[in-house]
Amino acid sequence: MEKDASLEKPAEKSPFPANYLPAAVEPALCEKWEQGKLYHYDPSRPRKDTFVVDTPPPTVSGELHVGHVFSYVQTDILVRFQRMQGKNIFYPMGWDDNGLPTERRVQNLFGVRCDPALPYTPDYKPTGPKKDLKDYEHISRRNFLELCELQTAVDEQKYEALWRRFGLSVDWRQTYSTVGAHCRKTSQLSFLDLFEKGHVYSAEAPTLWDTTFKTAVAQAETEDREASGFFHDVKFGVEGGGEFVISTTRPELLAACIAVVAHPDDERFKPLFGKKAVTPLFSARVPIMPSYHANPEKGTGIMMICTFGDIADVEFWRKEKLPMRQLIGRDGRLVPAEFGGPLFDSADPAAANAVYAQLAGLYAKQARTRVVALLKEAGALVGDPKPTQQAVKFYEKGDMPLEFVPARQWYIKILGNKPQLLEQGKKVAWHPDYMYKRYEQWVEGLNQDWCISRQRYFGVPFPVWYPVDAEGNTEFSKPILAAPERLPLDPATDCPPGYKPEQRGLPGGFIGDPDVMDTWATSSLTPMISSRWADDKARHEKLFPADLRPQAHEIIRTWAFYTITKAWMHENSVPWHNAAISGWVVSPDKGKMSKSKGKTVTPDDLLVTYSADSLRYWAGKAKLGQDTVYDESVFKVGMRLATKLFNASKFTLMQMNGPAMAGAPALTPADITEPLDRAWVERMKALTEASGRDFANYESSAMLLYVETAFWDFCDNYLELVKNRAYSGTPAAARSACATLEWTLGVFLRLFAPFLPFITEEVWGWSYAAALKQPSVHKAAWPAAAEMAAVSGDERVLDAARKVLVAIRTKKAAEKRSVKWPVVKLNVDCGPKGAASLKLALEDVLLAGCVDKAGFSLNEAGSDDAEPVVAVELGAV
RNA sequence: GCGCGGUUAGCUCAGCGGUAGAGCGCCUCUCUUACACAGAGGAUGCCACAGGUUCAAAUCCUGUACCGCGCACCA
Repeated sequence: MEKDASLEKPAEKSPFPANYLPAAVEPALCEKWEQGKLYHYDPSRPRKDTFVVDTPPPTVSGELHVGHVFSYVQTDILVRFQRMQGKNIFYPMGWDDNGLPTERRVQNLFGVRCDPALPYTPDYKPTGPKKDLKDYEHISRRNFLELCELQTAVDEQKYEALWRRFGLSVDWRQTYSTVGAHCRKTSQLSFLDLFEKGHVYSAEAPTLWDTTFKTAVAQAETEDREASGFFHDVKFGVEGGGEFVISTTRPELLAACIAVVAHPDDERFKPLFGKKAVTPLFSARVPIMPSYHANPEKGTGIMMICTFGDIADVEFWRKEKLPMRQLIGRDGRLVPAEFGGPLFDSADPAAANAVYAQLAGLYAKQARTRVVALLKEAGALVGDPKPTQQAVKFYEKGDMPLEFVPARQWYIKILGNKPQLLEQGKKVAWHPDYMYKRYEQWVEGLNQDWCISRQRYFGVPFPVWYPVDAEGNTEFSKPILAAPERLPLDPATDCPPGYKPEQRGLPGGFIGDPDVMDTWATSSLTPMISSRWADDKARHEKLFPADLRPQAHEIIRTWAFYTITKAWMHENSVPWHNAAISGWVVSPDKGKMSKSKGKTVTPDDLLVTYSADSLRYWAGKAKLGQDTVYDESVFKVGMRLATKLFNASKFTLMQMNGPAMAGAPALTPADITEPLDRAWVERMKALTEASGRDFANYESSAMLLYVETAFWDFCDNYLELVKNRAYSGTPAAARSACATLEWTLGVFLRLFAPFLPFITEEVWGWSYAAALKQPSVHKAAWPAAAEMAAVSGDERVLDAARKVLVAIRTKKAAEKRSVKWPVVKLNVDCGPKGAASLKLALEDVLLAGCVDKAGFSLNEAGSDDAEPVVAVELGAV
């Protein structure tokens, strides 16, 4: 509709901005906070006044997404509350630039491959991406590492800028990078300490192995994936006569069969125990043994044990001390094998070798097809393969099923320490508390020690060398450990004590441990990295254990578990007192948010469309631990709340500057005399008490909800009721309203500050900063009822007033009249108590409702148990 | 198979012994000393199902179903 120019209000002489423009205001406030050193940790204050956060270091590989914003904001909200409790905040930020993601990124970006055997090239300049794999430049580990550091530094700046823009109140002086010297030193020192304490050992053993990345992986990095496979019924012979059928999904492992087992009580197979089975195709004679592992109900009830199909095979092999016929090589192909030799038994070596010749060199999957064909030819396959769905173990970042491959690896002892680790987990307060169950279940289900060595290049090397004996064999049993004061070092370029560099790799010389550590071996130390356990004991004593570990639930089994483990092993302590577990952001169809689902909105895009406050509002609304739907309509609600805060604050402050208050002295609680104002104060006092309690209990999302409701009630009802009186009432009545408004607005700004740090800070700066000599709302004290100890009231006054006001509005809406339309008659039927309450606020009610005083009547003969009845008559047109 | 969450308005969720709630969306209306990026008002529910405890159950207990997740099994 066209506006009638003659109805335009005269321009208000307002000291406040006309419109709220978050895109301009928010970045300016970021700058102000940085200049004011608002979030700096103060090392001079005692531990008991300090709140220490063990921030999750985000993986630096590409882009932050909206899920990051969600969980990091949730942490920041908790931190901001603690800051307003007067705590000295230690809130660091780490960068996880270690491990495979960075390695792959740098390879592609610069067209390089790492070859640890090469010497370091000073002043090396990369030449850029390559089309062909064969064009990739091969460079030394140190050069490769330098490229990684170069690239991650660029990414880290981008991340930091975005985090600042979202208002994370991190102390940006407290940063670390997991590939930096300090973290390498800490990781290596951790290794030495655990070695000394006997928690670490190396062993040549079957290891979970990813054939694509050609590295060992830990149990925690594996995941099950559904795959379709086939049961193949394979006929086995029995030495001395007889046969039976085994159902297997991995016939390619037939050549690696070392035993056949059935349940000890299974009558069908009892007579066979002690005899030898003869495998088809290879004629290997293997023992038939009883094992509780075999399930009579499954397959044919009798199964083969191979080296190695799964963890059960490994355990059985280990327990029975059976021979190892390792078939799968590190690249996932079948290795050469000689039947009739010491390892690969066969009653007919020539035939076995002829068969195996067709298999050697094939990938496991190809070998499977080939074996099945050969079995069929040999008449050893019973019936057709039967399709089945099975769960197959994968490395979480890999595309090929994991195999068990024997290799020398470093392990941290977990299995023997389960009871202690469960106990440590119980000492942590988990939020929500049921998340402890996940920890418990994971620890109970562990079946391997923690394998910490990886056959990769980019990562923290082990500070270990081995002597090479006169024959040129590496003596793994005699590791030479580095001295702590030399850390960090790289055994590939540094030299062990007592040796000369030119002795490297020679008989009588030495060789560096070729492996790097699992990235979690470093990540598990984050609270000790930021406390500087490795080089500043005093600081460490002060900052460890931390107060809060925020993290997502899917890494309870890795990050949380490993951190608890290391804190216990190193310091006999929990790493932190509280673990706040955030949920995931899920797409509207309830799947996990991912790029493949077409949700490629970046946080930067969202900042343009909405604002930091509005996204923070969305994150703040979600309960800890609970997955949350990505829903832009919630951003809009957050946006609206920020705008409302802006406008309501502006209006409130304008009312307080009306003619009634001109030149009046500063307001105090003693000014609050009107019953309606006191009723409102009463309500706000209850609100502040509840909010502090709920926030401390990690229930901030619930608190945001009711604070928001109260704020809307403030705008729609209380403010509407008192605005006239505040602006132009009698001096005492105006002072009462203004004092209430001033305190109330200050309370709301503080209650919202952790969630909406920008708009609250902006408004705070208009009047409170100077009046209270507290430049930032984020350093202001959390509101408390004690601030209004001198004021008490009866909330029924507020309720009575609100009810009448709502009835008047309802009538006007029904009659399609504007809110300002005059009311000529108003009658209220209620009980004596209701009447008494209403009378105390009557002036305000009549004024706010535009009611003709002469037309008002009150019938107080009714019952106080019944709802009051309000009859409204509007003026004629 | 075991465990943990969940199932409430069209959607997203809060409530967790005392008259079913919010926001979004929808409908109607309204420029009012801030806010039309707004406000006022309205419609909308066998609180998954079945039993039990209780004066009283969405809420507590016991089962069942379904959804999500974790763990284990995976010949």
